Amino acid sequence: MTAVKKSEKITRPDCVTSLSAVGDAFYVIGGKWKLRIIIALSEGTKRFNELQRMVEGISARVLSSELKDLEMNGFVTRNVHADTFPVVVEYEATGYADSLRDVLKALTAWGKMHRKRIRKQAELERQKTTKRA
Amino acid sequence: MTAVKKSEKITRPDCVTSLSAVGDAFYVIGGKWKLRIIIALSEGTKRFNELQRMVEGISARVLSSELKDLEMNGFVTRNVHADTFPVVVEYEATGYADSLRDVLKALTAWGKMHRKRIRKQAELERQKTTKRA
DNA sequence: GTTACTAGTATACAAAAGGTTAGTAGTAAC
DNA sequence: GTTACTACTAACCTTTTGTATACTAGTAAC
Repeated sequence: MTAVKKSEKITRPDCVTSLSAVGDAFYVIGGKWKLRIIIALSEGTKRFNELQRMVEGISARVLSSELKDLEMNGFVTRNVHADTFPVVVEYEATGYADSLRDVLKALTAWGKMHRKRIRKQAELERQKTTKRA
Repeated sequence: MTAVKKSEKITRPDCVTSLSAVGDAFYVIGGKWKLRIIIALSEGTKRFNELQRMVEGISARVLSSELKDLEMNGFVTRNVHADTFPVVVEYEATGYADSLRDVLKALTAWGKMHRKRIRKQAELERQKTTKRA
């Protein structure tokens, strides 16, 4: 099992600060899709349909409204190439989106760890059930 | 303005991994309240009403259902002191909740930074408006 | 001429999340 | 005896989020 240092307690003022800071953060990047769209764009600029294919499960309507939010909050820019053939629109992550790097790194690492743990638990469940049967 | 390194691009496989890892993470700790409850408990054990006072804006109904979720997923334990007066219930963060430390640190730091940025923007807006008037 | 691709929007509806209000039992302070 | 505290829960309502389908215009492959 992964070694986890046992709870060093946090002071009350730190806790209150953290509460409101995380509240502020979730106000703009909370929700099911925003961070995932930012991750998809961290690989490079993408067109609307490319994004929709990459971010699994998102509908055009939701992607469209999420992109508007992200643009409004300065995480994404929308570039229209009107000169080209069908009219191509490219979405690009801004420098401000890059400021989320540490958050994304931590969240990605935790997500990987969590998935492993869940798999291990499911494994144990399966073994118990098999023995019982 | 805070210096932010301009987008080092991320490789496609990293991006796909990150997308699903963050998806997994948000499946259990996404939503408006879960991380905030965990932060409140990182300061030490808390009773139900204490938690509700600390996590501003949460209703009893939502706090109750969030705590059940968190307990089910191993982030929180529920300790009932049946011997005492009104029957006190204490909630405690587990070691698994502690594994979120880096996520919370990154998110807290980003939230603080973001709030500063927003305040700066509002300031500029205000100045422009004053000049116009 | 039918189909498909571009990047969406409109409409209608369903589901999920969250908020509001009121109420439970038991004690104890005013 | 009324109020308040303990830790919730039920019922109901609103808001947010998401789904499905159809549609736009312009081109180009079949």
